[in-house]
Amino acid sequence: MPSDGATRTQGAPQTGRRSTTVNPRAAHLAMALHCVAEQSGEISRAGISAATGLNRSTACSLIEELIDGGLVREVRDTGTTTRVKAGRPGTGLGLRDDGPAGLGIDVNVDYTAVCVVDLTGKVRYKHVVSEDQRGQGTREVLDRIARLARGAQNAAEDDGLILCGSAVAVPGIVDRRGATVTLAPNLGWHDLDVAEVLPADVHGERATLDNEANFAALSEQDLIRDGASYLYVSGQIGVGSGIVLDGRLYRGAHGWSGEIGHLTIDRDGPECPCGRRGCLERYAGHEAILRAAGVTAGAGTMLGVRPTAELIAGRAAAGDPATLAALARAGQVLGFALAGCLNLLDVGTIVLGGIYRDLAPWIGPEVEREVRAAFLGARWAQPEVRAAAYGAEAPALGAARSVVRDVINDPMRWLAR
Amino acid sequence: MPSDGATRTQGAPQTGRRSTTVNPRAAHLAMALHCVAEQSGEISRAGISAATGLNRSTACSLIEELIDGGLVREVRDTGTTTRVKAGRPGTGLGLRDDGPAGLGIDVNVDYTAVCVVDLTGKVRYKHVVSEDQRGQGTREVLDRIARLARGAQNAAEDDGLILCGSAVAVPGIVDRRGATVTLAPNLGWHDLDVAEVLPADVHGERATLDNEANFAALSEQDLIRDGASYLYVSGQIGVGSGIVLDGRLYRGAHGWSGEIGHLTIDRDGPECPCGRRGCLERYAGHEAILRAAGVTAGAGTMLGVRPTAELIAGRAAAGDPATLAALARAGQVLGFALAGCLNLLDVGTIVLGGIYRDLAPWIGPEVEREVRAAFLGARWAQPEVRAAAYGAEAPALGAARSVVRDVINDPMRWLAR
DNA sequence: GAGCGTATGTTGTGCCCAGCAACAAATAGA
DNA sequence: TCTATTTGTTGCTGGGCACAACATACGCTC
Repeated sequence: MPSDGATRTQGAPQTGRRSTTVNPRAAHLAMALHCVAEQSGEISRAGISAATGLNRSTACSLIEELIDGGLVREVRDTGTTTRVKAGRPGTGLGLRDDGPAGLGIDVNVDYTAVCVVDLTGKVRYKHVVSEDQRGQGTREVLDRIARLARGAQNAAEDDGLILCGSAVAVPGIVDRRGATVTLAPNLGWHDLDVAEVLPADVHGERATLDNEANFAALSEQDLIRDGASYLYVSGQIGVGSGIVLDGRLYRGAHGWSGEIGHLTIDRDGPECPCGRRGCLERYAGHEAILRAAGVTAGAGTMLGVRPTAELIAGRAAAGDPATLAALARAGQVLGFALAGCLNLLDVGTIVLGGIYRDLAPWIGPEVEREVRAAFLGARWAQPEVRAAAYGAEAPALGAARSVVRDVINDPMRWLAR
Repeated sequence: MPSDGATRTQGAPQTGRRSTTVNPRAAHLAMALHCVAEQSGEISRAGISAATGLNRSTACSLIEELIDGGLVREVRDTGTTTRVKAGRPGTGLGLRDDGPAGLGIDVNVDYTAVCVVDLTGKVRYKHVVSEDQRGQGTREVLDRIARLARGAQNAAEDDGLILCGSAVAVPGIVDRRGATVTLAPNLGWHDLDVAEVLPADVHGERATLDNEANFAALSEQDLIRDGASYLYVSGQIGVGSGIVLDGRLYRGAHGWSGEIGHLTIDRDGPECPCGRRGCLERYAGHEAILRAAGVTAGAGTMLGVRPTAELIAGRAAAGDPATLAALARAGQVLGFALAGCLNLLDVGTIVLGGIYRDLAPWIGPEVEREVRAAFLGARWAQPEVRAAAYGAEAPALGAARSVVRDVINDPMRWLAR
């Protein structure tokens, strides 16, 4: 007998049950929850069985676990749907709107926004603080974020929700793991761990970070994973984009994907702060549009991005010739650049976000014309160009949704909390 | 008693065991096979257990199944590795080179190539027929493909291999499912089902189709899935590319991704058959290089792509000033275009394939300079520009490898044959 | 309204398969 | 030769899914 207790000859014991490798139960729970989310309130256990191919008894067991975990509930008052088929009617299943919720935070140059989204994708809390953070210290800004996060948490709890994670959108570059801010020039941040300042009880796990264009892109994606590919173009101070390919956000080898603002339009064009000439931003950035529309540069730089877009949109709606010409020109150049992206990526849809959303009535047709003229596949499939569903709130909303999506895609992590 | 036999109240019976949904056994078999492939001959059952986190008994069971299925074998003569540790030495496991193999076919304008690759990634058979197919009928070309495929199959069987699938690379556009050729202008094909002409006993399943640039891109990828992202640029008659993101080929919403040949370099540049002006192909396509180097256009059009590249490379190696200037110019323009792609996609590596591979000594440095000057992330990470490992054989090789990769990624499909 | 057909939700059973522990086997070192 | 150590193998256990049978709840018909 070498020592007391059992002789350990098998190496380190596995933690729990096959959590390190493949977990079919987790996958099945996710499948069932997806079905419920897709047709919330209109699907029964038997329907899930049919949709997933799992046995009815298995579907029943999965649903029981999801109900016990507070993610799903039976909805009995489905009086709206008239029964036509014979047989025992199924009990409708729907997502709970008093379960886990995601916290999204958008830190920008002149405002900070937070929002809370529940399982069904509904926005349950929203708060925006407009304040120029350029003159302030990093500590000060981080403290404000933490304060806003706590406020959102309190509001969510009062509403019966449980925050299960948080995500922060920043105007800058984030490392590939989504852990630290590599560089956010307009905030004066570099190599900053934003997640650590968020109160620990808000998230349980560390907050996820990403570029605001990436999170804004996710705000356009349905909560249920579909495999669509699209390019979300975000007009802000610069021009950025978020790339969603086959339903997944593509962040790039270093997390720097989507930098289209400095695509060269004309090698002999105007100089750009990046050191080169004729970059897209110099034609279709908000400042370029302002200047072309005849708004004085001095006023433009003091205005935030949002009011600028509204101002331009107002002038365009009033029929101001200079503004209309400026927007047409910006749309042409933007469309020219996007056509190249489209030939490379072959995404089916281009979504105009940021200031381009408000300006879409004037920019959109120009973009569409350019894109259709230059897209090589245009003979067989017309790419769609459309305005984003959300404006300034898109990054915060997308961030919050990404948290919720994580729960829907892997409910077992929530159940095992 | 309603009828004879058991009353079916559970809907359609499941086929086998959870094959329709999540199959952990299949995933574990793939994990084990991946481990064997990564360190063929140098890993034991215990090593697989350690690498995967699965229990040693489970690893043992998985390996037994893989050995019985003819994918893995024990290698006993590992006399090279000197044992240093105490304890019973493990029996080495390696991929069998007499098991399943993949057939790759490359149909091009002036040649057709087939190759057979075994599980270890080794090329076991290769055959190229040079013949200009432009004047020939579709039926004629398809018959030649079928004949070449049968020849490859016979050779493979004589070599102890079992073809388990085939893939066909075509110079054109393929539908998203990889089932039919939408358009291959140089072959005069459209909406053609190439797979159906291949003898049924060659593949068991239908052959997979894809663009030659896509398959060529896959020839650069290691057989073991790593998550690398790179852009494979293929210089042929036109300029195409294959995009590999996070280890997966991205084919686009319609399967048309990677069309960089018509990115606009100069809106006032020379006319292009595509109807626009100043496309990349007009500067860096093989014909443009020929013309700039002073080779007469008449001779150039009659030459195949491959001899052209060798001719140019020969002149460059001999120090011909016109040729060197032409290549430098082509490299600059190509690098300029690729820098834009890099800012959009943030792939870590650019691979120069097709004719660019042979011309890489002269084009590569120019491309690298342009890319580093224009890539926004260049301050933090230098993108790598390198020549492809394979030249003309890349598409056929990549196609064959894709078949083998499918087996390695899902060995259960092979085992259940 | 009773009976029948039909679809749903639930429960017990068997089986696959991964983890666990013990054991036989094979080596290095004392 | 003996011991320590690592490997490969073999019963055993338990989770979880398919399967089948049953209870339940409706529409439809007479």
